[in-house]
Amino acid sequence: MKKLIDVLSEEFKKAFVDCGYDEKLGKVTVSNRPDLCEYQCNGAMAGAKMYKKAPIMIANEVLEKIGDNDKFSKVEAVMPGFINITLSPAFVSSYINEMAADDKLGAENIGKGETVVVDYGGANVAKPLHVGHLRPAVIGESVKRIYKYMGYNTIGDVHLGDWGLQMGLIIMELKERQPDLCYFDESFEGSYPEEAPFTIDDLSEIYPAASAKSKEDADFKEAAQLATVKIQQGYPPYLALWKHIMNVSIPDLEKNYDNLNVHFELWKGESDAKPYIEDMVQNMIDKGIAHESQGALVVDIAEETDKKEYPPCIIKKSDGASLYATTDLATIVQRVQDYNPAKIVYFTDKRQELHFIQVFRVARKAGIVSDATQLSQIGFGTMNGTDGKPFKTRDGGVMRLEMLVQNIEDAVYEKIMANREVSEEEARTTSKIVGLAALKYGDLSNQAPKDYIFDIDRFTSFEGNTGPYILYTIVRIKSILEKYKESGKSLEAADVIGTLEDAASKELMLSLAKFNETVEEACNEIAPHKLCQFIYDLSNAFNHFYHETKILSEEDENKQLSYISLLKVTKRVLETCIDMLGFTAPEKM
RNA sequence: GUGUUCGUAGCUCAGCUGGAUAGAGCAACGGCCUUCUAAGCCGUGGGUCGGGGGUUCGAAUCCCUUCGAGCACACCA
Repeated sequence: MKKLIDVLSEEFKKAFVDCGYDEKLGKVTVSNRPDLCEYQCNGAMAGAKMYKKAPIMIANEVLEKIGDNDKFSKVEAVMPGFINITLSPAFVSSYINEMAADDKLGAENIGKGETVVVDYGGANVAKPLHVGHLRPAVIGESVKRIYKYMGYNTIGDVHLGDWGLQMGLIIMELKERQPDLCYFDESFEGSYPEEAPFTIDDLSEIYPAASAKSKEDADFKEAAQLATVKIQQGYPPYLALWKHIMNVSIPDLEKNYDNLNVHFELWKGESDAKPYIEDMVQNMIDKGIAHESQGALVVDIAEETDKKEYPPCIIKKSDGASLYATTDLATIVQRVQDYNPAKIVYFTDKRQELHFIQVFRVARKAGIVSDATQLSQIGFGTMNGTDGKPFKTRDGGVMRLEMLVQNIEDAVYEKIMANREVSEEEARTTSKIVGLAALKYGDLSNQAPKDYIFDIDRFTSFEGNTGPYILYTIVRIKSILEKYKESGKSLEAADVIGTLEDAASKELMLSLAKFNETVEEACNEIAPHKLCQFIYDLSNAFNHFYHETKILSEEDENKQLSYISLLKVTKRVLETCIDMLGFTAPEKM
């Protein structure tokens, strides 16, 4: 279904062409002066220079051609040459009706079944999820859902950090703490125990300790590096420990991601890239792309147009170990082979930008991906506390994601119990749903690449532009529709919106009409915050309508049917959007 | 040092492929519950869009410069 903005632009483009002007001047945009009009066209001013004519004259000529058109109730030219457009209520209703009749609510299938791999977990095994994992998970999940809605075949990959130095660090730390374990006995010949010699809580303490130690103790670091190489080479006792670490970590990660309503199609990790590494590296050597430098194997990635010098990408360390870039490249090999994706999108910290520039350039240079495959990275800013410094808990530690989710749920629970008369059980269920919405919306409504202030108080306050406000709007609609049904009337019968002349209805419909355009934009720009802005505007329009309009007590039956139909589309649009954002609405709140 | 991102109301942020009077939310203040959920609605105050220059009929938006902040810059991930 055509976007409203395009329908309008077509009318004006035709008129500009009929007057002998360039077609592109007919572009119509949403009005930035809602007090004057709903849409506007500024082409006359842009054309003034081209045709050496006063803009207002051009505007008037175009208006002449537009003439009487039942799409518009008013079109006027004002100084210096703006064309102000007001749509006719009948046309607006018909557009919304057409939208309601479409199962995609008017969104076009821009994905056409092409595959997009979304890489957005970034969790490391052996480390519990902390607040820093929130953004990639939440935004990645949302973007994946937006792609899916727009007709792409989507594959979300958690892409665990399970193959790097942190594994060696953990093993060495474990060796220091429990040297008697059979894994460290070189003469041990039996089979290794099924049970891991540690729990998830142990691991979450071991890793930071080991990481800190490696920064001070060069010998320890070297030992860990050696251990990492050994794992990668398949040294049995270390591999056995590695499996334990995986087995302990993954269920914990799954549980946490589940809690966030974040679900991955693939639970691959860096280790899964291993089978592809050798051939890939050999291929790069054969092609003469990779060469030895200071003992390491590197690929030069500098290009003539570069403004700065890019260091070469290291493929193999001088000790033969693979690194981040190696596994990322091999993962691309695997993804191309298995899915032939049109796009691969990475969600990571923005500090990794250079790394991805390197990886993408090597991937192109080595022919791992064709030019048709689009590679992009969305880098996140740092999450800061209210003091503007990187976020820490009160005691200076890293806050676990679990804890954060729990805090927010509790805050919502308190609020429900204080304001509403519901059972504790119901309040608990609702607070889970509302809390998640608060958390996710708070995150999604900010632009991804900027640093952002993480303020628990703000997340737990539910006024204004927040997830709970959106949910509240949906719940209000549900409540009216429920009451309408209880009065013995059929909801199914309400499926056409008649012409509604009042300002609040029109405002609501104009807001609804921007759905297809907004989703497409959010998809193309990988910008879920645009969807947040849209549903916030839509919710405002609805709440305004709600206060202006008596729905259940409306005596004119046709009018009431139109209202109910309008409510149904609004609810559908809002629910579709929050689904794309990755949360849901309760029945009551 | 080089590169890069950014600087918008007291706070948190939109707006940035140039358009009319720069928008929200929070905080402050004032109204609105015998009427479909007041987690709501309506209103008031608050800004030389970091500074300076330029391009343009027109700049928060594009270019240059300057100040300030974050981040990255070959064997971590």
